[in-house]
Amino acid sequence: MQKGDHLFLVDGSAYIFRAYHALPPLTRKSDGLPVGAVAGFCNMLWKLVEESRDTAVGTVPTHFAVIFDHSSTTFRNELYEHYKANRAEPPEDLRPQFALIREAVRAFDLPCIEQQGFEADDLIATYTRQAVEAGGDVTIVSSDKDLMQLVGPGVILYDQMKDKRLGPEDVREKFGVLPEKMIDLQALVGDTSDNVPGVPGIGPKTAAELLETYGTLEALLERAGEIKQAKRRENLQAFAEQARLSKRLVTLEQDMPLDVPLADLKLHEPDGEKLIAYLKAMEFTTLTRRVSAALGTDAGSVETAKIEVTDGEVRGPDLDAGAKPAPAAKSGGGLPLRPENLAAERREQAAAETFDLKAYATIRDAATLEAWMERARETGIVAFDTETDSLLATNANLIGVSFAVAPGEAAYLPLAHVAEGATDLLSGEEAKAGVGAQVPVRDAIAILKPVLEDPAILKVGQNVKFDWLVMRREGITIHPFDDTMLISYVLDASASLDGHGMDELSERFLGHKPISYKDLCGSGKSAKPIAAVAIDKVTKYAAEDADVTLRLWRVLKPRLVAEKLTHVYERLERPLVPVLARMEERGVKVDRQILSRLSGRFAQRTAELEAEISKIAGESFNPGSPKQLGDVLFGKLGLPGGKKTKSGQWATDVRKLEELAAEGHELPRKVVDWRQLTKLKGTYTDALPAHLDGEGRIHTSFSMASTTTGRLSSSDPNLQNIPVRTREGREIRTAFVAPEGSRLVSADYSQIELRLLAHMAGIPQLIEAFREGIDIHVMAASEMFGVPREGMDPAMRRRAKTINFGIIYGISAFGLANQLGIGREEAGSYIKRYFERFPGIRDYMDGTKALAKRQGYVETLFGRRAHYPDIASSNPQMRAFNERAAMNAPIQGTAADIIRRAMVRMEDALAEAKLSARMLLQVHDELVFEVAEEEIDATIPVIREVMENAEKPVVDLQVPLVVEARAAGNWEEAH
DNA sequence: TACAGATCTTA
DNA sequence: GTAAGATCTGTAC
Repeated sequence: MQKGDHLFLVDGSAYIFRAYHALPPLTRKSDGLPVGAVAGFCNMLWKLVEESRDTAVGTVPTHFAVIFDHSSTTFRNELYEHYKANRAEPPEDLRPQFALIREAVRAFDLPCIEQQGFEADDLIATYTRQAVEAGGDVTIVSSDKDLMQLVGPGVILYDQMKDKRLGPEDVREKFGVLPEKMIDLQALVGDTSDNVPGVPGIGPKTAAELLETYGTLEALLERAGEIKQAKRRENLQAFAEQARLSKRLVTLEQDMPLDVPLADLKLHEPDGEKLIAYLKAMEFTTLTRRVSAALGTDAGSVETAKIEVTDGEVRGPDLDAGAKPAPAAKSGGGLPLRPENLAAERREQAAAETFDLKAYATIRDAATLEAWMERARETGIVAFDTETDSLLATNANLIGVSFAVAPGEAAYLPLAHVAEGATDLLSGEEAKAGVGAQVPVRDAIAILKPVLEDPAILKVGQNVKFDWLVMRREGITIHPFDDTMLISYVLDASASLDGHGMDELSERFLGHKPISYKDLCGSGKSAKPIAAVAIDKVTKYAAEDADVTLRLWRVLKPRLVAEKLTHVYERLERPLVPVLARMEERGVKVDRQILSRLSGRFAQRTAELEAEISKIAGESFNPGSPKQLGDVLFGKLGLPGGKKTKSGQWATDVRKLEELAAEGHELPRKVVDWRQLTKLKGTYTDALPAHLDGEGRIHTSFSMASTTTGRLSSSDPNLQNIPVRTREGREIRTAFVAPEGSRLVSADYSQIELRLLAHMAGIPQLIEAFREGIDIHVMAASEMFGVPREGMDPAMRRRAKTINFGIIYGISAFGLANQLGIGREEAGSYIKRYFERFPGIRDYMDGTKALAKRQGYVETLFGRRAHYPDIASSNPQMRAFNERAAMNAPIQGTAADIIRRAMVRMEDALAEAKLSARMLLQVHDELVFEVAEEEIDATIPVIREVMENAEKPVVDLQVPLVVEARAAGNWEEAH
């Protein structure tokens, strides 16, 4: 799509109803099949195509699509359950015509587009935006007022029946406001047919008048108190939230993920024969004649098409790819094709299918590889997996690639295999002797690239971020893709599930145990590199992985729709993959010298401490061994020991040691210091340099699927637990630096979880405090202890702070007592007081617990679920633990969702502002960037803007989100 | 060599 | 009291 191009978008669903009602009710073809709406639809569509072929009429389309509603529910039902709830079922004689009409569109050789979870209007909005951004013009063929909001420069609405074209001024004439205010107008007026509530007593005229005066809906709601008419004022005040909800319902989604990219809507000459064959089958004689005349085709010589009538539901194209038609898809028998039925059906199919490892192919030449890619083009979907020499994506080299295009139809492409037992001493050619032909890597990449980057071919992977990074180094950017690991994670992230690795998923969902990596390469010292394993063995292993991935996808993907989790997957998971991949790819610069200097200092100090410890103990022992330490402290020195741990050892944790130190014993204090320093040295200053690459940068790996709440985790190395609390620890952060000419910017959400608690539990005092910018811990202390906020005793504030955090963690008297070092009774009375002052908190926590028990899971504000099957356990400890986790998950998880949204938006926002800042790290509520010095002042506001508004427009928070951001030469100063 | 437990680091 | 990962020790195999 480019400047000068013109996109025609036909609102197919609206077309159907107009055609149906405009024509005599019972038009039937000879076998009794009702086809009135089909006839009307075809006539209208043909007229449109004819007109647009006539250059004299006006703009000529270069791109064309017919858009339909999908029959399933949409994300709007998740916002508001009554949305479109009072819609009547379509008439009995119209229903069988839906599938025929979609068939008609295909006979016209036009793209027929619908997507699960979205309305036709959202598709139209998204295509429109993309076309306009590409510099093209758009004609939306519809007269639906819901689409008026899209009218603007280059975009018009075309009412075909009245032959009227509507621009911005026409919208104003009709509704009294310009298109950009249509959303606000609709939000006020509501819509009885769609069950959008609006504000009672406000119709189109009043709404237009109010918007004229106040500008926007928000301004109007805020200043509603100024309205003179009493009833109108009261309604606007009482139904403000309802108006905001309505606004979200009528706002079209302009940024939905498109299964069919805009470029694929390019118009081409219709296939006359195909169209005529269809029209003959429908027995539309007049139209057949007209079409054959216009296209110069002899209708008599065209064979009538065989049209099979289905039950009126049409399956999404990608779900069917590579599959035999499912029995339920046929008319007459089986289940209707609801997403949940499809999901169940897929699960049964998968369980019944077997694996034949001998059937997998090894690709040894370019022509065979081409043939496999051709199969991928036919099916429109390919599962794929890379084999490499490392588990660390950021430095893994490609050894081979496997594919699956249909269940059981898979192959392995070896690229860099060497002879069995080959060593590093052999040069490339020698090492490859005897392994047989391999397609040269450059040739293979040239053949793979157009497929892996083809927007019309869906790539399915398991942990795609890994393959994405590996292929990026070969110059390929995988797109579009689905990730079975992430789908599984969204469906159920429970820790008890034992992860979302392919082997686990295969056993769980396919009942099949694939060859493990260990089986193939061995483990530990005897492990050999996969490149040196016999290719026939690797073929079985690798092709099986691709096969498993494809089968998993077929089972899991329909469940997303059935379980209403597409939003979480498509907005919070999938788009984050390339974002995180790039962060990992960039890495963060670390100063080796600083770490080395610290290591030296820590080594010296620990040696001194060890000497002192031995001297006091009267013997040399390992202070790092809790067993030996316990023996010395509580045996030899006879200090008062406390409780023992589960395994019968004396507890020697820091709390106990501090306690002993407070009693005046010398040794425990030294052990505590020794532990801190050895920890810092062993985990950070010694370990981090091993991760440095040639450029002095460290590349962590972010895991998207290893927490139950939606948080990310970081490993190899973990950069989310770099010390910050103690002075010595903090020094490690000074080693994380920006390169010459740049600085690090750290931006973190202030109190995000407490803010979310305030909103989700609806606690007026907390909300008020956050709105006013009052110190939240001072506020809580003042409420609890009945003292004024001014001149608050810092100790009281600290106590309140601990309790505030305890609440988020699902407080217990036991835990709070431990944390504060007070008695259980006193802790219990604090909690009681807290709940008395903020009764909403107890209600919210009890409600969340009850919800978790009833449905087995809880949800974040964005619909992410956390499952707690053990919350009904008969073991009181386990039950209590699950209850606390269930109370915490919506809060922690919503915060995680919000920063995910910020991250997904961040790169575009920076690019739009023409800034070159690079996002490097995420630490749960903090993002770290590398920013060119001269761009810092321009960059920080953009980062804050994105982060502080990341929840919008899906969620309306009652509290502001506040982000603090700072730039410095190293992470310690920036944080 | 593999794993569990203790301990420590972070939000 | 929530959510993680790394390292070390000690033990089982």
